[in-house]
Amino acid sequence: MKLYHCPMNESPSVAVTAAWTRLLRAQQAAQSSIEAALKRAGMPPLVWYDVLLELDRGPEGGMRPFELEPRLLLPQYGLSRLLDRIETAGYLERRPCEADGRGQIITITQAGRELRARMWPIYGAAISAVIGERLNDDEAATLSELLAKLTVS
Amino acid sequence: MKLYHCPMNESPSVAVTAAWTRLLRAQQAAQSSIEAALKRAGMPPLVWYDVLLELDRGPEGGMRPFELEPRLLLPQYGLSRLLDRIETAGYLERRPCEADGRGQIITITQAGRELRARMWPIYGAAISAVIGERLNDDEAATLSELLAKLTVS
DNA sequence: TAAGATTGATGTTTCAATCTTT
DNA sequence: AAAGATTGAAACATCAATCTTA
Repeated sequence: MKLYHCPMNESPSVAVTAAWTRLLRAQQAAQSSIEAALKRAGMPPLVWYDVLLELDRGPEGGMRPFELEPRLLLPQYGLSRLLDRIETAGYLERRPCEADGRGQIITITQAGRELRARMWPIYGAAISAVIGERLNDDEAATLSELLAKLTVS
Repeated sequence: MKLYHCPMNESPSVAVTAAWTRLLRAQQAAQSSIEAALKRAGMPPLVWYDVLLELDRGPEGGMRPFELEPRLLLPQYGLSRLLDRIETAGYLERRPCEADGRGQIITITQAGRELRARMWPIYGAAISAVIGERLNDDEAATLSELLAKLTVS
């Protein structure tokens, strides 16, 4: 009797395994270099920038935590505590949601917009140092496309 | 008077910024999916596998923490505490280094080798699901090459 | 019952300081 | 003084349970 294989139990090819290993290491190295640059400049961590960016680019009226969640790839409880810290620092505001009593609305404050503006030069320079100096635009575009394939559902 | 620009303060191109954003998200998504698979199977986290792999592939006589450090991209104190946990679980042994009184030698135990062997099917299947099902070998090789450019000094 | 969000307890990471040996 | 490694305290992340409203 032939045993049909289950793809879930298959070993990855050498090429696929190497891609994963390098993805892991390259991202770790890049992130820690970027975090270090922000810290040296007296700025909060990267994820604060991500939150402020989503809020700043999001709808005028603010966003709900559950909308932020999948964009930032954070679990509910993680986001809840992250928002606590950013709110305490004065960069966002929370208010109850009128349309849904369970929820809340998060909005960025003026100080939050200013922080994001001050973070960008540091963050951007760090991205340049880590990616821009090692890949040209064509290579960066190819990398983007390949990585985009990994992100779909 | 012309101001010559400092590359460190330069903003990255759109392509470079997009590559960074996708690198960050793709790696986060992939890692959390792999960690979840390991956890579902009752296995320890990914980084334990990395440590056991380095020890298993490393020199017969064991390795020093400072040799493990750059390979795993962990800070000294982080590695110290990680080794504590893995040692307590019985998967590695630490003994003083005779040649250098400040140091120690880490070796994998038989239980450690067995754990790594048990982890691989789960880990490999997760890599297949996350990378292998989305990229063919050519694409994976291209991705590897591009990511390799990011890792050099 | 499920969705949105929070929280207490616990585990892990980080910072800064420390210890020992080179 | 510098290298290898560890540690107390504080910050942060995670798990499981909870609370409120839909």
